[in-house]
Amino acid sequence: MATVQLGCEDCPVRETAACAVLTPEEREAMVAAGRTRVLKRGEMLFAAGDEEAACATLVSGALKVSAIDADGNEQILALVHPAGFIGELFAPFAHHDVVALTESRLCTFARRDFEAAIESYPALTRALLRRSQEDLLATRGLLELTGHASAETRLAALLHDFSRSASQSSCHAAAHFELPLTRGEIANMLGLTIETVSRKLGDIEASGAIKRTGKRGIDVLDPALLADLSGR
Amino acid sequence: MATVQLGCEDCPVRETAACAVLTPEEREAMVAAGRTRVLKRGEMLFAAGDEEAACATLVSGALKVSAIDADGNEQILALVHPAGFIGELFAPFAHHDVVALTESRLCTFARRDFEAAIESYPALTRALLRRSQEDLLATRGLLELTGHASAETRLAALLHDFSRSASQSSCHAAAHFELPLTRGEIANMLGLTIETVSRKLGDIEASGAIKRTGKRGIDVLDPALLADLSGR
DNA sequence: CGCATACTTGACGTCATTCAAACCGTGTGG
DNA sequence: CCACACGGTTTGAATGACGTCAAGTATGCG
Repeated sequence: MATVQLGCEDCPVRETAACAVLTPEEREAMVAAGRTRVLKRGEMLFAAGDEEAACATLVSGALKVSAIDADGNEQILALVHPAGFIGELFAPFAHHDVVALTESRLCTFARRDFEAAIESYPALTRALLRRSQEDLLATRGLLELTGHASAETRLAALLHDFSRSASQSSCHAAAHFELPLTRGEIANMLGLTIETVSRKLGDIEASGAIKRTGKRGIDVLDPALLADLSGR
Repeated sequence: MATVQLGCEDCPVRETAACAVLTPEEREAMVAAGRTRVLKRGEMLFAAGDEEAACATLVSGALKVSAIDADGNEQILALVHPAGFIGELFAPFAHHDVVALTESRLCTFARRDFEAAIESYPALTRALLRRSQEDLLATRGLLELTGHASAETRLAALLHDFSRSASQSSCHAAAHFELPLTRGEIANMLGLTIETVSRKLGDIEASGAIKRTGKRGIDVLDPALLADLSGR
């Protein structure tokens, strides 16, 4: 487990993460309590049931939040992108697993320290509330998707989302991106099987909306068609 | 639209809602800004897209949060129980519809007033953050359920949830309760059809776990079996 | 090179949806 | 009071989408 002192000066999410609302002095105090940590793909930040689950801001990379159901199947509940916050603040233990999808750099804090910060810095609490509401919306979006939509629609919507979040400009979508998820992870996220994902991906490619390049690469050939397949 | 002055003295959720953390003076200030409002079954608090969506604490009754997808199908994303908070705090407009499932009493605030309160009362912000995290967990629970589980499992889990939340003691489940949802609403919530809900409800009854009394009443005959059907 | 992991493809079975019809409790008007 | 309409619900039969099982094909790593 690699941990080093924080260095905020050249932090890529310095302006967008929750800590951006802190004054320089407040930030200084947080630095004293926190550590950066780097996770390799597949490494776990914490597991469901952990009592000492850390709190963290994701600096770079990507994480998944997932649950394991009674028969041992994983279900991905959320993805965490840079500047995202992870941590179950008021629960006595973590409810879900958090695992790195790609090599990821995090800014971690012991939960006690973070809870103390929330007591001290109202602006930080407000920033977290805002983030929490956004997480709620994102989760509800996924729920909407997996609720009624067909396998093809779910998959198209996921691709559509990825193409938007791949171009950080947020205003417009990226024409090419790499899937951060394996087929199995996509299936777990959308409530499908690996085979269905593979087949429907083939169908979407056959429709002309995308082209697969290598195992993980996706070229978006016809963004409008892709949006259409995803139910607008 | 019935609106009257607030009266906190005899409020049933006085101790459990977010405003419980306020000092008497702070509470006084909130009272000046808020109004109570009563919604009949089917009445809408606000609709997706509304710019002046109110913020509110539910005092009694029950609400649903739902989205309408491209083909006009409703999808229920969350239920709100007494002491629950409703309101999209940082978004410029509401993302979802909020509708009363039963006659409901709410304590409403203009969003501007509520945002001002959040700036002024850090304890209120922390209480909302806590509630927001709980909402997030509940939504993820629903996502987990609708992700992989069979129709029967989803339905059993929903019944199991209702029987627990019907007895406010929270420690143990109620033996009898009334479904606050129609078959159609259950179907929309679980990503099923009315017919499937009806059939599987019959199957669960045939298994001996429950007994239906009237259209909406449910007697839980064998809680352990019900828990078992719901995948523990 | 050989094995492991991820992915693709095909044949078949199953479960939930779809379409259709009947049922029931309630309220309305003749 | 009864006939009727209406919303919510139940039930049945047929279809189809997705899952399961089972091979087979890359791609990468020791």
